[in-house]
Amino acid sequence: MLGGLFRRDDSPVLLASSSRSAFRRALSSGESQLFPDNSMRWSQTFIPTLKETPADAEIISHQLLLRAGLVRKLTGGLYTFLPMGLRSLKKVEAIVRAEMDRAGAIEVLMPALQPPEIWHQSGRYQTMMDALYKVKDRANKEWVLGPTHEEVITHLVANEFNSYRQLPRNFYQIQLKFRDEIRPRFGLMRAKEFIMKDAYSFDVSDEAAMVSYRKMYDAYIRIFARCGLRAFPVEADTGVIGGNYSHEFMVPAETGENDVAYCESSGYAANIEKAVSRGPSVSTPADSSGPAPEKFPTPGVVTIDALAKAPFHVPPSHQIKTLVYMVDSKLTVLLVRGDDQLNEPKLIAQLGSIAVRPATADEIFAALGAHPGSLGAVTGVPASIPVYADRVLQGAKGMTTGANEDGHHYRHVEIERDIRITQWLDLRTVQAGELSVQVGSPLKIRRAIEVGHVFKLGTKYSEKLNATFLSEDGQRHPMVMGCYGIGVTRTLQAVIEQCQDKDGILWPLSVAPFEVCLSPLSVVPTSPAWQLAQRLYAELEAAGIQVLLDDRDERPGVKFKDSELVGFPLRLAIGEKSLAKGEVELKVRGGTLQVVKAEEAVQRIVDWVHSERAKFAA
RNA sequence: CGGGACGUGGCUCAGCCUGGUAGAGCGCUUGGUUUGGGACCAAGAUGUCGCAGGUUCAAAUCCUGUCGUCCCGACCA
Repeated sequence: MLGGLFRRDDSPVLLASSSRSAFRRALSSGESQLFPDNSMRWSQTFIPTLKETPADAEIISHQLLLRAGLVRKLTGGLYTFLPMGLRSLKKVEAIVRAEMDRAGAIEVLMPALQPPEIWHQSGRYQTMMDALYKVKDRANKEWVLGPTHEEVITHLVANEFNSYRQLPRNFYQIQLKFRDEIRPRFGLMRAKEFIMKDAYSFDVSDEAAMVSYRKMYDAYIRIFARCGLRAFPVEADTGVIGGNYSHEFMVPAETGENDVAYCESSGYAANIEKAVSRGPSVSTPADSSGPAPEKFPTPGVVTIDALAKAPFHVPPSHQIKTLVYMVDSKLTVLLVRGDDQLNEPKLIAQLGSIAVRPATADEIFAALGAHPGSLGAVTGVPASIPVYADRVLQGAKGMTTGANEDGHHYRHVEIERDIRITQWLDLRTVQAGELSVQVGSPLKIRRAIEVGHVFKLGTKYSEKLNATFLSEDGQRHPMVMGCYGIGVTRTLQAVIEQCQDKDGILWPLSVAPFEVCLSPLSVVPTSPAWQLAQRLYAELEAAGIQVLLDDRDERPGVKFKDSELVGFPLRLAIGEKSLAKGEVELKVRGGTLQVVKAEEAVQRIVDWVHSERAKFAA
């Protein structure tokens, strides 16, 4: 081994110099046999803690990632993992891997660089276009950087599996994914490049696919629990990935990017993009107020709120909000109640559309002859334009809406009498306080971070990419698929977001970079504290405890602050004063100080670590 | 893509309004004193003031453009 030739000599360190810095240099060059892995000594690894909060970090977990020296930013949405961050990341990965294996999934590794052809084949070259990174090779051929791997795995399975006898199968991988995010933010939360675990199941039938789905669902519950994370499954929209059944795993946090509606009595919980209720808290008027719509002047009134105020006094619940959208390039009129919000994901899901956006003021005027703020569907909507209305408006009478003429509205509108409705749909976003469908308790809404997502995909990809099998009767069928993702890097940050206090991170033992931080308050080689520290270090190592020795020649305050900032679950401090009494100090991060006899320290630590490990065990 | 804010040493920021050639704290280096909760004293090093144009005798400062970062939005007519 070449390495042996260059191994540093372990000869005694000369301490001739009285200079402090010379002493430090001398210290760091010794003791290499005790520390075969340099990462076990603070001075020999790399933990660049920051006293001050970096200016471009907004949320607490992002700040702590930087302050605790876990990651450094290369540029927006791209980060380098430093030793402590990497150790935690690997632990999260290990938990994910163990639970996937246990659930019967098979690990593979797929290419990050992919041919665009398979994306055209699945149809997602179009639907995911904006999120796809594309690169060209020297021959000017285009490639894409994989934002996910349904296409690749389905291609593999299509080629390798042909019989019902070979199914079910579930393949998973843990690797980098690339997405051209509109706006990367919050550190690892929404990055251009991130580590994801994704699993893909292939079954012979819907029922069999549900079994696979359930296995993953259960595995996810265990994974997040083992990471020390409180995460909850909620019903979810499937989005561009397709499919018809899906749950997201959410970590409640104000800094999350999702809203979850939930009912504490029934346990119902759903992403706001999907959530339903028994309807608005304020009912819709259903009594006729006039024989026909009546136009009245409303100069300058272009908002629901303005119409609700003097001199009109029309409550928002008595108004029809008219929205105009381009749905797959087709101009479309959408009606919701004045106090409701259109739910775009619901619209997309129900119409099966791909690209949806609000129409521009120019497009609207060209088609309807009026500007936003005066729009309505009573008159002036050409028959070629579909009008979709929210079901809450069914039977509504005595409503007020725009007259499709700037500066005018209609009152006494009976929606079913006066408006041509193409189709009734669920278009509204539920609001807090509305009653849940199941038991009629009020829904609450809170922010959350999405850390995992399980989908039942059906045969969308297997049909397009020819992943078929021969059944017992010799018939060819498309495989029924499911896909299951976990944002590994995001999960890591979610742990920090959930487990921290004013002093820093409070790692759950299962994902902490080290289980124990051993802090001798003197590192002078001849000092009792240092000598004891070396002995205890060796004993803890021998006992299989992951321990980091803070061998820096720093003042106690610095060591304490740093160990709390980085967040090691347990700290063993050895100071000259207590050691004179034969004692050392144990402190669980976030807990109270315990003074114990030096001889008992190792056993106490081993016991504590073992009991803590048991909490997060499989 | 729209709106806003910001780019000054490794980090946090001041200086800009009112142009005159760059500062503080932290960190870093050296020496000394300290040594149980982010020490103190002294002496140092470190900045093309994001970049490119322009105005001016003179630009960190004013103007234009550009790049980058962060925040909000990208349904609420």
